[in-house]
Amino acid sequence: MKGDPSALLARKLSLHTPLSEAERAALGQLLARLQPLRNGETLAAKGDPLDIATLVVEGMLCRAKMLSDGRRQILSLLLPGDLVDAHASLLRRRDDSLEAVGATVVMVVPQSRLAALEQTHPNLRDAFLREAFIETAIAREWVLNVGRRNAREALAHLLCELHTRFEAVGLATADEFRFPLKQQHLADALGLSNIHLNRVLRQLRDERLIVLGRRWVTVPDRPALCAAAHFEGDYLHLPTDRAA
Amino acid sequence: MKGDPSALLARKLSLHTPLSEAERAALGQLLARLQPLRNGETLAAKGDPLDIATLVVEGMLCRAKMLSDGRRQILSLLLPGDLVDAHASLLRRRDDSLEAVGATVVMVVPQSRLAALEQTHPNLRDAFLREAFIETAIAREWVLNVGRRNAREALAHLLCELHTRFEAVGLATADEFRFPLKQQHLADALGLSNIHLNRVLRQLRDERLIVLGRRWVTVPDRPALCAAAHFEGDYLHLPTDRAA
DNA sequence: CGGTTATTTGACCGACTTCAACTGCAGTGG
DNA sequence: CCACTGCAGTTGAAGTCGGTCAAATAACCG
Repeated sequence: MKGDPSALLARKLSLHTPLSEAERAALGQLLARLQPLRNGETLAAKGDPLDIATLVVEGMLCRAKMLSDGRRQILSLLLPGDLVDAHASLLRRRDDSLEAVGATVVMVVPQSRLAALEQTHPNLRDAFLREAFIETAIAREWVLNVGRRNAREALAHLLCELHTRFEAVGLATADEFRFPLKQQHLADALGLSNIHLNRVLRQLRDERLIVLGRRWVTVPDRPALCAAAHFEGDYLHLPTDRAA
Repeated sequence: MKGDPSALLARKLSLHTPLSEAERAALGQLLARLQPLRNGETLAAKGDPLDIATLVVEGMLCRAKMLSDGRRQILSLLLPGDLVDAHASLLRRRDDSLEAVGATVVMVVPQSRLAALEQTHPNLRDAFLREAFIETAIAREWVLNVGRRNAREALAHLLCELHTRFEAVGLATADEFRFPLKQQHLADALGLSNIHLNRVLRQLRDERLIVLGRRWVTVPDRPALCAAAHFEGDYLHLPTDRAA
């Protein structure tokens, strides 16, 4: 899988629609240069033209915005298999930025190549669009997470979301998943200070809801964590209601 | 204009792409029953199928989510000319709800009719998609608004956004716009308690940044309000950089 | 091993929430 | 016309969640 980024994408897309062999082959044609990124490295900045899409191959990306005084908010977390900014060329310039979370590998695809692909495979166009709409649904859930949940609920909810999403692409077991995020990333995703985030994280550990490994999270009692978060996965729009 | 909802939509879309006569005519064919809604009335609820799109004709809609204990978060505010949930049929079921903000009139369009329209007018398909992506960009800005701005900045920012968006569709002058929102709506959009919202609103009034009429807001010094909000309108993706 | 970055902890402070009560206004019915 | 009702808005007092400042420890990396 690591050797074939397009297979990762095909797997993700086929969660929602079965793909024909021709479509899989067409995805294989997307092969572009793999680009490694160091933690925190900026792949695209505010103001950049939206002429590229990005497939996350390994690690994670985040979409972020900053205020003039340095306050930072993470808007999305992108996992391996996510195709970022498909169809975004309908807008002129980026209003946010894309940054690597931990060591990351991406495949950068010109929008024009995606458009050509969609021309011959309308089914893929719908699949890409669907992924974009799901990212939107997640962004809306985050508004709720940041606006109305307290720190403990919000953190638990984010962890449930990541667990479910990692699981959907085969990168998590039922009780464990890789976790390249620093505490600052979590804080910026939840609109909290890193210090308060640290305390809430400790609280969840003390309650045995999570166990933090080096770069892993273990969830010994998943229903309990979901309950703490009041997590319902419907907004992830996974096909089999594995989420819930 | 009030007599012809499709003209409202055409006007909105033509902000970004010029529309041919044929395309305008096709939009005119969309005519569907106008549906009046009372304040707070639910047009669509969580779990509903996503088989309809909605054109806001008069008043406002909001997209909202609730937690089990009643906490509520508004995710989007939809203005006249906004076509809500275009292409949403790529997902199965709604994970949020649509509610009227003040007395509102909408035109409900089956997704199948939109799809047929797009089949013959690909340009319209792109125009609808663009609007959807702009709603996403706004949702992301709201994550920042709720997560990292304090109450005063966030409220001022939301007011600047609404002013700019109303202006773009010809429903605001340079210093005034209609305002059907109750304070509770603002609180739910910003993740604040209605009481604190009231105090912050008073603060902005005391600073002469806004004047509240019965159902209007007047902005005596727009640059000052924008400055208080650190408002940059780039995320609204308006064609002429009227925003900023 | 040394230098940087990430995490942890404590003490204090402030923004925002909660609870409770009061005001004003519009609609409604007598 | 006026009393009654109900909702939106307003204000005060007290409490809490989360932020800020400061400093110590632990993990990472060349």
